[in-house]
Amino acid sequence: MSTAEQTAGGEAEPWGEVTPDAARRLLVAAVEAFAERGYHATTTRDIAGRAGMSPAALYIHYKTKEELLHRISRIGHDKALDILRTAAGGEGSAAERLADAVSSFVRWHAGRRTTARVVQYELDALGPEARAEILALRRRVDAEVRGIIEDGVAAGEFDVADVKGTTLAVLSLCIDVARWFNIEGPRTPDEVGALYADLVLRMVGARRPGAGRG
Amino acid sequence: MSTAEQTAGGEAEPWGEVTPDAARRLLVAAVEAFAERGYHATTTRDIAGRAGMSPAALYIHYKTKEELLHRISRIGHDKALDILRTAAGGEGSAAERLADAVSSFVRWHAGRRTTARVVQYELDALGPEARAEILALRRRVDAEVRGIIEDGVAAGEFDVADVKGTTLAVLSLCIDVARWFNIEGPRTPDEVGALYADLVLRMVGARRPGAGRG
DNA sequence: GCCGAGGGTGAGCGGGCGCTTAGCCTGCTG
DNA sequence: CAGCAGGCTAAGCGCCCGCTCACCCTCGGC
Repeated sequence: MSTAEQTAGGEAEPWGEVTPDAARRLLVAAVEAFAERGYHATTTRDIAGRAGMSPAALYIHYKTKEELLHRISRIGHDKALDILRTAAGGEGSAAERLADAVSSFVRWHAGRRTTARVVQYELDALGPEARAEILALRRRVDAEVRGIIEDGVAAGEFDVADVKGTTLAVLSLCIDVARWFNIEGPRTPDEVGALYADLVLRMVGARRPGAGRG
Repeated sequence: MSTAEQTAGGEAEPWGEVTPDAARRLLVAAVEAFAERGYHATTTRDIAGRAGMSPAALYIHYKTKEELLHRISRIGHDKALDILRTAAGGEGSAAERLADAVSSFVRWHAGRRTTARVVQYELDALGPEARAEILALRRRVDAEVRGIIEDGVAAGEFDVADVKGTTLAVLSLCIDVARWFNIEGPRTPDEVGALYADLVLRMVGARRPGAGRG
């Protein structure tokens, strides 16, 4: 709570680590454009225009259009991994940590949907090297969730026959929020997070406190 | 089992309804290209090349590149809806019908992953009219699944607090299979279908026959 | 054998793409 | 005040895009 990257409220400023200001404006414009129309359908002229600059200005701060996507993807995956690590490393039972992980992960995908969309769906637009770097981060994301589920199984809290498959399904469920959120209805990110945490606890066969019919 | 669109084995030939032969070859080539690289990153030269034809040949059978996507999306959604309708209209308890719907829907998304990818992720590349037509089909897909869940709740088979939200989550889980399948591991479509049917029955709080620890 | 229809091709048009270059404008240093 | 570094722009290069056009080849009907 002491750096310039934090607001007065203590909430981290999104993209606060991107400097100078013009580079951040371009990156935010790129996130919006990529999320709306996809990486390949977005032109450098569109990005620069949204940031209120000329097309050439983009190349002062980024070497190519792909570098923009790479930076967005890298920062976004770091944030997603950070969210899961915080939840996985917290106190409490495996069920509590899993519910915390799912609800916060889903809240991020819903609340910062434009970013999440780019992060989750534009991976294939990256070149081989950048792609490999991002895939390594995704493996760590998977490992965090699998770790919680394994803890729950070992503690007898969960009833899961296929840990790898269930981990995949849980993450898949959360990630797909970025695809549909705000299209279907009037749910808030908090509501979706709570609903999904409950559904995931059912998926792993957790004995939920106070759950049951009525 | 009597038309030319069926193979000897009784399995419907994919894209069998697309004639003449050259139009079907172009469409199959387009499905592969769109699935691999995305609609906007695919060129008409690439599609024609995969079909073994010159770029100009495409325009004998299709007015624009977008019409190709529209036809693929339309046929794919029809097929997906057909799968769900068959399962939803079958005999048996709500739990049996839901498990059948999920496993067959997932099997399609996994087994025909290239088609499913295009169908599920390239919607935004369509123009407003085609998009609206496809969205109407998606609403019917949603209604089929919601119908089964409502039946289960009414019969006391399921324990679901938020029917709309749970329907959304179930469909979301199935659809996302098209994104990750064949990337992560060596599961067969049948295995994923069975796993997902089990997970979904847990999500709706169904009393599964023979389920439990050990 | 001739003809018309329809599937196919080679060449290429207009335009928009990612990206570059030459030079301007601003503000800091001394 | 001169000198200059860095952020920025107008103009535009070379390329490849979706799509078109003039023409050709094949084949069934009479």
